Amino acid sequence: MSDYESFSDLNRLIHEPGRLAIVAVLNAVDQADFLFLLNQTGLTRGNLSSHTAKLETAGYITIEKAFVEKVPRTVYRLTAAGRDALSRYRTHMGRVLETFND
Amino acid sequence: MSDYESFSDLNRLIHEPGRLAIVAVLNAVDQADFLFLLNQTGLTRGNLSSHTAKLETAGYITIEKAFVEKVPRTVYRLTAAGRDALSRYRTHMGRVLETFND
DNA sequence: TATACTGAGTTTGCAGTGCAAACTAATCTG
DNA sequence: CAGATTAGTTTGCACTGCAAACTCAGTATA
Repeated sequence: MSDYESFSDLNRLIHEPGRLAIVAVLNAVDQADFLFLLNQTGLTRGNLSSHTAKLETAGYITIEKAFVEKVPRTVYRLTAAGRDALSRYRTHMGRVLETFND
Repeated sequence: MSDYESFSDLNRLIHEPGRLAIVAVLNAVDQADFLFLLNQTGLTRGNLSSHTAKLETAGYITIEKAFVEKVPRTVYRLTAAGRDALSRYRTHMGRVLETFND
């Protein structure tokens, strides 16, 4: 298998820029609410909602809905699996970038 | 703008793993025929065909159809614009990866 | 109390996309 | 000539990202 074939094995769930931003934020802060993610990623509410839903389905993040003094507050957290997937993606993509260093 | 917002600006034409493999191969060899690209990228003929068509439309590669001793031989080459786009992508993606180095 | 307004998400509709499978067209082989 | 091979292209479909529309609870206003 040539080096280039491995490009296709990139984890597409993480590869999508919107979701990559979400998991990167969560990786940095370990916990965030909707508004914080919204500000950090620059996504629209709709996209943030559907991307986080997809990441939850994949088991990469947890979504915890709670009410703090009657105000809804949803907390997003990276799971171990998510952290792991991100780490592997970083390694994989790092190798990809190296294959075309000039 | 947070660092994470810039994730969304990744050039999606290049970002797609199949096309990334194609331009990476062309960047390395400067010229290739269909079969060579097929072997190097591991894509199916159909996907290779449609991805190269898209890259040509974007002006990133040229597709030159020629007959060599009655055998069709299509030569693919990266354009200056393509090389440039790849280079910018590498820089951009490199920065992205750095934002989550542990 | 009725009305309007936020805030916090979710759902929907659509246009675009990647993929594999089916197809095309030319040449070669027996 | 029938069938196989080579070199791609086209097609059909299922999925996906996006923005816009919607939901629903709480709050302010009159």
